[in-house]
Amino acid sequence: MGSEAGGYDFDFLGGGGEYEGRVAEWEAGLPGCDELTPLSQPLVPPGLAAAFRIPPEPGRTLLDVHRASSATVSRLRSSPGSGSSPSSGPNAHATGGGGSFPSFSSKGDGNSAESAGEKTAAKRARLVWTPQLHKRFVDVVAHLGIKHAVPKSIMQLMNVDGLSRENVASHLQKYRLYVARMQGSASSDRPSPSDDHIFASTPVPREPVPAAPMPPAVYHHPAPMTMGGITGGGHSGYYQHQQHAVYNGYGGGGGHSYPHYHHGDR
DNA sequence: TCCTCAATAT
DNA sequence: AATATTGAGG
Repeated sequence: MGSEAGGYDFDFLGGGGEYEGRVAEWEAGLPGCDELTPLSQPLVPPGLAAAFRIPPEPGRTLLDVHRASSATVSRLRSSPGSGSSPSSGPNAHATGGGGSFPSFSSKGDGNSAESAGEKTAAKRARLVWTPQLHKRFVDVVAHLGIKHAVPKSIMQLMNVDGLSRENVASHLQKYRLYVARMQGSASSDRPSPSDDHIFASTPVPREPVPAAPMPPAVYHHPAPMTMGGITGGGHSGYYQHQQHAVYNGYGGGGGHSYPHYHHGDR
């Protein structure tokens, strides 16, 4: 259809392994998670905000931070020289940002498009909304406020590589239905037992003790960046970067999977 | 151009 | 079932 955007800067593939060195260098200088300001929490206490009628405008702040983060990352990965698609706008490189990678399940037999970061109308594998990814989504939506929580903004603030506006729009649509259903005829906060999903009142099952790093999400790429130091500690702030797949967010722990590529099997 | 929603497809 | 896609309407 549209020959528009499709601006997925998956230059990792083109660049090759040259990134690893750079990325490692970059990682070395990054602050730990604990040192980052947890943006998932309001900077102004709710009570205070309410008392002074502070209008909700966290988006600005988050965007600002995101931009800085994005700029840093894009600077680091602007080596392969080519790229430089003029794109359009200051935040155009957000797509190649240093966020986390969403989980996708691919169906190919290990051939064609999926293996490469297709830029030409190639179909993307289905996104898997892991609890971590969903939490990020919910966090962003919560901070944007009902008025500004639109697909584009959410997508930008989530800063997840490869996440499209459509992905977010689709998820948002469903999420809204869930929320509406819940506040609609719910005398008590008691979701249906069947709402055992990410949408459940307890979106991301709190792990009692974060023994293992909590990767936000995964993408099915040849892993241009593999890092291992950042642990998802208790709080999930925004700038987390990809680690390894395994999404095992469920209490009790035990099951951990891989960035599983679903090899078209069912 | 983007957003939202319902219906539909995979 | 979960996610994607489309299409209408704003």
